[in-house]
Amino acid sequence: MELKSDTEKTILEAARKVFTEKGLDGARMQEIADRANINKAMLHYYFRSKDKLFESVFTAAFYEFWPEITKSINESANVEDFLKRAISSYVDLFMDKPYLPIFILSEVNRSPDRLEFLIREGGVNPHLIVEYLKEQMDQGNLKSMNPKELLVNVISLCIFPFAGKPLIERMIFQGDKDSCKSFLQQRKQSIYEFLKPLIIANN
Amino acid sequence: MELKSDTEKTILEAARKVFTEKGLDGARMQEIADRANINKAMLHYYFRSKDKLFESVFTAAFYEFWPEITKSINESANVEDFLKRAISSYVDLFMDKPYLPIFILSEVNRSPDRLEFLIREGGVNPHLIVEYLKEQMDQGNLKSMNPKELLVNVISLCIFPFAGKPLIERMIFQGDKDSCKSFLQQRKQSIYEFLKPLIIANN
DNA sequence: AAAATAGTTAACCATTTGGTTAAAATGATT
DNA sequence: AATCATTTTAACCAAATGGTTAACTATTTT
Repeated sequence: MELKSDTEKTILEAARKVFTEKGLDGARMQEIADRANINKAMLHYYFRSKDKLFESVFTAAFYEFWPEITKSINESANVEDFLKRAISSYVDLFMDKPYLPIFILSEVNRSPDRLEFLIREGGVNPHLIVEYLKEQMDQGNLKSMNPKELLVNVISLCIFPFAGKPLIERMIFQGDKDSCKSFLQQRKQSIYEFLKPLIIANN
Repeated sequence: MELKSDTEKTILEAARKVFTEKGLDGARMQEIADRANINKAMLHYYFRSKDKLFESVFTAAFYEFWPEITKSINESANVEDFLKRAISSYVDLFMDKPYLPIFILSEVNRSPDRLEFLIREGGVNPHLIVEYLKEQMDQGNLKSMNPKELLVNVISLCIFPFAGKPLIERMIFQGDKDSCKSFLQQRKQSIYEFLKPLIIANN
């Protein structure tokens, strides 16, 4: 089992930055090489082509999305706790890696085929969450509704404000970066508060 | 006052398709010309450069976003009605023009500077909505909370599922296009139902 | 230490791309 | 009909881009 060489890691990190900033089409191999302080030929030596390099970056980014929420199920004692954990870990993730949401959204939209493979291969299974939510509704812990709808709503509330940050920052916060940032940070609590009425207390 | 020539409109429509499908960087002037069934030089004759052409397309797309919700305020008798109208007109808009959300999101993210100008120039003013929501809270018609938060939440619920459609369709609906489509259509009602607990009935 | 392998570089290449140009066609004005 | 402006076309161009090559260096293997 070979570990990734230093150069390889340096390339991947530089590529991640450039690809997430400019997208597949906007990224230039030369810029990636420059940011990694290496010769452009090294990119091809390690990754063969721009597409292959992009795929590595994209795959890594994509898999960062899901472990969080799946983990949240297993580690939670009840729905309340689950929601808290799920929301919290997403907000933390996106505060740390703000490029993730829009990068995934954009590139999946541009070439959705890439996704098919990743879903099957990666064992990513949102159905587990849908099942869990349905169970909780049946047990009377959660307001009854279409579980898929609830899942989509939670995800929307978690992801959109980060994906639309440049828009929100300028349109709703008049360009005040700090206000916008603290607003986003506070969503860890406020999304939960917003969803709280759905939880049925039975103690 | 000159009306746009036929050729100009044909170009704009072809450009819109290509730019929304492939983004600014991924779009090719030749492809736009081909789809418009004209010579590539015409693009430059009418729009000077790729950037200028893109700007025309982007600006038009951007301004489609806001009239809806602002109109909703003036035409609504109460908050309940406002929410219904706002949600409904957004869902309708995105069912009709599914490319809008991700196009705006992606391109604003790629070059946020473009936005600054459009906001000032276009008289787009989300603050009106924030004020309206705050008023309604003060009058006891709406559960009290940060009005910006509510606005962001409503927008999230309306836009995200469309922006993330390729993702949602494949991950949550196992690639079943029809199920996903009818799910999205139904959001006109379900988002409202979801938000209903926030409305305080006082009659 | 010699041989072989892996890593790195600069120069190069074919193709693509946005953009230009000069001439031809079309339409309006007198 | 002749002149003038507008619209359209085909051929062309310089720059940029992803990718290759062949030589050079460092590292490992024997």
